[in-house]
Amino acid sequence: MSETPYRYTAELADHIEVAWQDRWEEEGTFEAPNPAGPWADPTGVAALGTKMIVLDMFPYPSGAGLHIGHPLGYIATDVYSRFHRMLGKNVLHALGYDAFGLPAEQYAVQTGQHPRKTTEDNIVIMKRQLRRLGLGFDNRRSYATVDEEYYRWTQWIFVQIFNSWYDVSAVRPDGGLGRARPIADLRAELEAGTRPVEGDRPWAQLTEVERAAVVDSYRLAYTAEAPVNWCPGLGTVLSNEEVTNEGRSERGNFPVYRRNLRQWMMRITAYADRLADDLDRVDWPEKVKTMQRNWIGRSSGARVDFVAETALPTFAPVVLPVFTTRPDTLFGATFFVLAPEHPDVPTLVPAAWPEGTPAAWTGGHATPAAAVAAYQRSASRKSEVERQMETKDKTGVFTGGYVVNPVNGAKLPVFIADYVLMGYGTGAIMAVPGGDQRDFDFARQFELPVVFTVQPPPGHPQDQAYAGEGPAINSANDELSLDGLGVADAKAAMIAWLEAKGLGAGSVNYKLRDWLFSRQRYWGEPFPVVFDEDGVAHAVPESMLPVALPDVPDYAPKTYDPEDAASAPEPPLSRVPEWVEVDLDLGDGRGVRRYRRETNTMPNWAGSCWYYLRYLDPANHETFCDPENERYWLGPQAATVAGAPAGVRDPGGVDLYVGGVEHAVLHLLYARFWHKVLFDLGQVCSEEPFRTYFSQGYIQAPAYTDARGQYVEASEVVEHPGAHGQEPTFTWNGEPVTREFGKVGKSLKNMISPDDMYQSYGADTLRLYEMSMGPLELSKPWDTRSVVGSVRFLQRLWRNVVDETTGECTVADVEPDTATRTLLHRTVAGVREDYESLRFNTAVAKLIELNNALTKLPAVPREVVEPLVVMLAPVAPHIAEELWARLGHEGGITYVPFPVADPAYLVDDTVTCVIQVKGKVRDRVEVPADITEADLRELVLAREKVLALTEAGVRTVIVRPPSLVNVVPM
RNA sequence: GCGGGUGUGGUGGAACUGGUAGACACGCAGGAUUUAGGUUCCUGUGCCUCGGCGUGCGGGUUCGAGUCCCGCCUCCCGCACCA
Repeated sequence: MSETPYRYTAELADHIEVAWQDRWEEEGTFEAPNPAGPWADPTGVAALGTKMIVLDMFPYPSGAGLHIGHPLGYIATDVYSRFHRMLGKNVLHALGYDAFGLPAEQYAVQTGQHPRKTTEDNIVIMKRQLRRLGLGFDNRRSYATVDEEYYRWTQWIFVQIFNSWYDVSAVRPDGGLGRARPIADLRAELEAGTRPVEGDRPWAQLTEVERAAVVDSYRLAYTAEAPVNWCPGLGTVLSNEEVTNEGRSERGNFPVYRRNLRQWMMRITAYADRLADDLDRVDWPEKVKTMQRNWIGRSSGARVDFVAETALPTFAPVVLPVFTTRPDTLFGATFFVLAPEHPDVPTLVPAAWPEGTPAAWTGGHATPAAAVAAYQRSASRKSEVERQMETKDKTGVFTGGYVVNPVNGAKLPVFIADYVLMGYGTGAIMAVPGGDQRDFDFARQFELPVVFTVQPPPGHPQDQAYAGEGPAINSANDELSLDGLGVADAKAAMIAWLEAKGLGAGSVNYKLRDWLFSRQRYWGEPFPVVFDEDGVAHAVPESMLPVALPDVPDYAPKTYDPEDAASAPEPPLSRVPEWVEVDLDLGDGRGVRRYRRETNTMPNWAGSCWYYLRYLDPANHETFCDPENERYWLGPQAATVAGAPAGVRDPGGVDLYVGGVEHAVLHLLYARFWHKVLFDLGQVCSEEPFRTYFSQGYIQAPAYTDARGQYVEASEVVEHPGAHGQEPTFTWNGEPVTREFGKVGKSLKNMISPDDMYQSYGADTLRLYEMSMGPLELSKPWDTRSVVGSVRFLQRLWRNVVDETTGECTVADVEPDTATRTLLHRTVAGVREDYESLRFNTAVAKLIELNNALTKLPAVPREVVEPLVVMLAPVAPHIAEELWARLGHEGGITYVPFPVADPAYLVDDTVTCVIQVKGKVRDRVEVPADITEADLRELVLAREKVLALTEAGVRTVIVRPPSLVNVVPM
């Protein structure tokens, strides 16, 4: 038997922690009352203060288990949530599982088990690991995206989107233009003729199939035959967001090819403006806002129509519109470029080269057709990487055709070149070498004329375009003169002229493309869509949801040689004919008919697009979320976030969302889009899902490489301290190895599991260490050795309350001295502020200081240690609960009010005044806090050290009572 | 190339609106307790020649600069022929 059986050891911590975790679970400590829905508890809501919803990024239940980096964000949100419970708020903090998707399916294929089995097993493991960390989630609100009751509503939301269209002229509640409306409204307008049908035949003359096609072309979820990212190595298509700049899949790093395939698309582009504008109303890191703005890529300018001199006989002239951000430079357009894949290229190509075509323009080919074909072939063979390698060298070839510059009638030669991208703007540009460096480079290559339309400043280099500010030159025709105008005025004048002449219009262009929403995968939500004999898509009626994912004999996708660009996707669901072919009565009056189910599945982003809404009302079987619950938890707040423009309305949304920056574009953009559609349809009253978003840093861990550059098992590496001031060295099996820092995981062989940490130290120590490593937003290196600092603190605190030998509470009911009491109140004030602003590292430092001060006292005063325990509770809840109980309190610490500082103690009676001479600290003196400027000045000037340093006399004295005096000698 | 961030002891990091640089912790050194060990306790610890020097580098503003201004550099992240 040890002499100190009540010592705070790992064993004792384990015992305490598990006991409190059991009690929290039994008592439902973290269950937050809802105002409405199946759990309606208005009394419970009224008993608490304001609401606070805290959100973590939706985790994927990995088969490898957690490492110490995973819980960082969860611990931070748990500390924040627990702090706010102590402020009396109704705090909702829940965690579910994003269990559909590619990684789950790949893991299942690897292990030869059904993905449902592997994901469910993984969830059990992850839940156990998270529970052991003492995370205070409302466990009633947990679910997984693979639950039928959850994806039923994912499908339901899809149906809402499918049954909507974007009316650009509809007025929103905020007065803006454009919102989603039910497709039934559109059909009524088309039938009534108040909305004309595109094309030459009116609605009444169309067949039902044709009418369906018209309506489908408006839907927010639609199928389209479009160039998509086909990834043979994964056997599926991918969204633009899932393809890297190198033209490979983000997952797996397989080559991705552009293929024309019929796929489901989401009309996210309809929301481009709102997605960009509404970033002003949320409190997010500027970096993430910038990333989203760049991805949306809004730029304003003008559309200008160029008429082609076509080679082929046509009835109507071929019009080639371009998008330009610099319509003011139109007079400087000296040539015209199309993307190699531009569909109008063939209409421009004549049988023979025009008279006087320079040899350099022909690419050495005898005819334009041959030159164009050859260039198109070589361009299509080039990968994205190769295209980027040669950004400086412009290539291209003359088509033999011309267009007319609408401002001056000039005949501009038309080239095709791969520096013009089919995917942006119209795939055609007017080339202004005087104002655009890329055009300038091309012009030099092909000896094309350069006209400056903005006066460059003196000394502007001859071999460069000028894109800056300046007066317009060379820009006049009979009706219009821009000469002398600044760039902004010239743009406006040109746009006005183009619009008046019907040659173009001001316009806004976006980089954002519609969202490719279907995957040829098994492990995803089935689309709630069936096709009739005519191939027309119908939404499955609500009463038939969910469309359950059937069991299939083989859930592995058909993958191909990663380089086999000509292969075609084959969805696993298409191998289950008895599921695909169904007889249904859709309730549309057509009776029972034979339908074919959609065999694609949704991407894994679907489930994470609305999961935060389901936390609000997870047991609701009538709707995805009771509107009253949504209004309570997410509704717009009275005050806008800091930095929002004056006069805007608060968008609402979760009060704090913490997560890594890797989802800055994908998930955060998709979820915002769905939320805005639901807002337009009146399903939610908040306009944004995430009002405040905090981007956390990562925990990095040391990894070691041997002489061959191979990673070695980090836990087996021995450190040898360096000589004074020298770097330490490391060996593995006696061989020297090199240390680096990188992400934790199998690939770097530096896995550190939270299980090991709480076995060696306890969960409270792990939580405390992770919170005190540094600012949450920074990436920090893990150092297992440093963890002892955190456990020592908890041990010192424990000893301040509990006798290690007898287990008795040693706290004394004595008056603390003034210094201790002052320190307490300062700590309270500081820790409150730190918790509020997520500065957990400095909060912990302040708690350690207070505890260290108590250690030095002959007896620990209850009046000080009790608030210390309460303040520690958010970070180290188990030890705080235990000490709180040992201090004689019942009922748990979770809802004990957070201490409030007495302002009287925040001001000292006496202050250490710093005495500087010429800005350097030379002396210090204790002075009354309320000392007057004159008294302080007199006191300081009489100090011995000051007199010694100011023998030549005093020039000035700066007095900042009571803390600082600076004497400037002659 | 464009945009954003970062740079402080041997290490992770503190420092509110310009006002005692290095809180807190690791490590290290010395000591204590212990048969021993350390996940124990105490003390010390920015650097160098007691007077100085010190917040990436060079200037500037100020009585006073890690903090403000100008010019560079480093590393990290994002975007990248976006018309």
